[in-house]
Amino acid sequence: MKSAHADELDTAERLLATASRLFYAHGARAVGVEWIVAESGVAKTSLYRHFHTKDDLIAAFLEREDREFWTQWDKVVKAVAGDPRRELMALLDWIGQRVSRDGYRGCPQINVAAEFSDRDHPARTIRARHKAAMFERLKALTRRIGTRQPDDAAYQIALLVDGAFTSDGRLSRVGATRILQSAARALLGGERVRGEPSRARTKSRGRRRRVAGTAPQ
Amino acid sequence: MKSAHADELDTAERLLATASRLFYAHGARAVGVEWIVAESGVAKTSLYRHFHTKDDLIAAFLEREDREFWTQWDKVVKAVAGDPRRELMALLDWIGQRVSRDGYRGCPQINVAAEFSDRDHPARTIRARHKAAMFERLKALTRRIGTRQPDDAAYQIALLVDGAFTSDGRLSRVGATRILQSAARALLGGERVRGEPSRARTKSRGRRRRVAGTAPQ
DNA sequence: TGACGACGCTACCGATCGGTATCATGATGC
DNA sequence: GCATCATGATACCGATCGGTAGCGTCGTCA
Repeated sequence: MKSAHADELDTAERLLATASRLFYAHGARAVGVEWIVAESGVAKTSLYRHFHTKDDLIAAFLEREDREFWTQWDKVVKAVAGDPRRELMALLDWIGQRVSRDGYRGCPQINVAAEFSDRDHPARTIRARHKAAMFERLKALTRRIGTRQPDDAAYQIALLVDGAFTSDGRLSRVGATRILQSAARALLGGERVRGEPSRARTKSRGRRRRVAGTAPQ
Repeated sequence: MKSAHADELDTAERLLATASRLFYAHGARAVGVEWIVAESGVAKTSLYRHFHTKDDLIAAFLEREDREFWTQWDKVVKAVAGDPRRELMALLDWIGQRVSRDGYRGCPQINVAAEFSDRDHPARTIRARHKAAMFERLKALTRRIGTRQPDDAAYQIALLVDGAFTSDGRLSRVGATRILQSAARALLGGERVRGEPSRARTKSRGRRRRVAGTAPQ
């Protein structure tokens, strides 16, 4: 619906893709607009036609990361949908793989927001919204799981996840997925009522089935 | 042993104190040397006589933070020394208070290291050393506690701590210390052998005594 | 054919970046 | 008194920062 050759990437998308790559790899303040212009092959004037300021471009980058993150989250959940425990394990597996990727440099929301001290900077507000959404999703999950004090468990799992994001390769060297999943199991199962049987949740449909890509222990 | 008025702060110390405050509050790249010079009241020439480059100043800042962090850590441990569980709980209480302070803006090692993509940048190497030291100390603690798979538990607690560091005020609003300590208890106690009594570690000297500043639950 | 819109190119803006050279000042130790 | 040393003040460096103005070009659509 645009013009000319619709097969090629839109100018704004090319800019945003290049800016996102550079911002993530080097930090928002470390990347000047000239660098983005040179790398994307788009004129600087065009950059400022689509994004009025560099901060707008940074905001667009974080919004884009936010959307892609939840898209993948939903995809992971959908693949094992039904048992909330399996959903959580699959999510932790996905995050474990994510932080183990080559070139992984942490959570873009955390990294970029840390570069700006102004509380009203878009990077700060977008991060806040992103992390609040993360907690809400985890809370919904722990409630469905039926843990005692599900909100606390959700916070604790969020801590594990953010910790994994900032682990800078340390976690992946010892098995990120394994560490995350076993921690979550301890947090969810460790608060059960004394005397209650330790394994075997009551609603046991398909229990203890392995999640794709999940280490047995 | 220096000169003139020894009661006043040394020039280098004044510079480093000002630079540390600004670097932490605004980020290393956001703070120019002119700003540090203006804020500290020290001439720019003096800055470069003590710190050859801005990167040197950044490195000195992180080294300073590292030293102060472990100094406080040791102090917290010393106050309750003896029972490793109580040491861990006291440390988590300290961290819970730390991340709840006004103006807390996350772990300086994590924040500043994220601003530099060069793996050889001092911020990157100092952070790596700092986080490795954190893991070693936690590992020593979990081993003394006698947890099953103490290395895994140490990693998991490190994730909680780094997650708390990056929580940006979210954690403190729900009780940082409480969340951290209950998570650690679950991680340490959740792996006990099936059938074994759930509370009451065998070496029970002074067990279940409250740690200063610790919430009952 | 002619208007329009999206884009690229070049040249430029003032401000700030990290870093240096030069010289004056003032206190210390001998 | 004199040499030494740490510091301050000023002026400057080239490079880069985010951002803009002006103009030419090309494809689309009526």
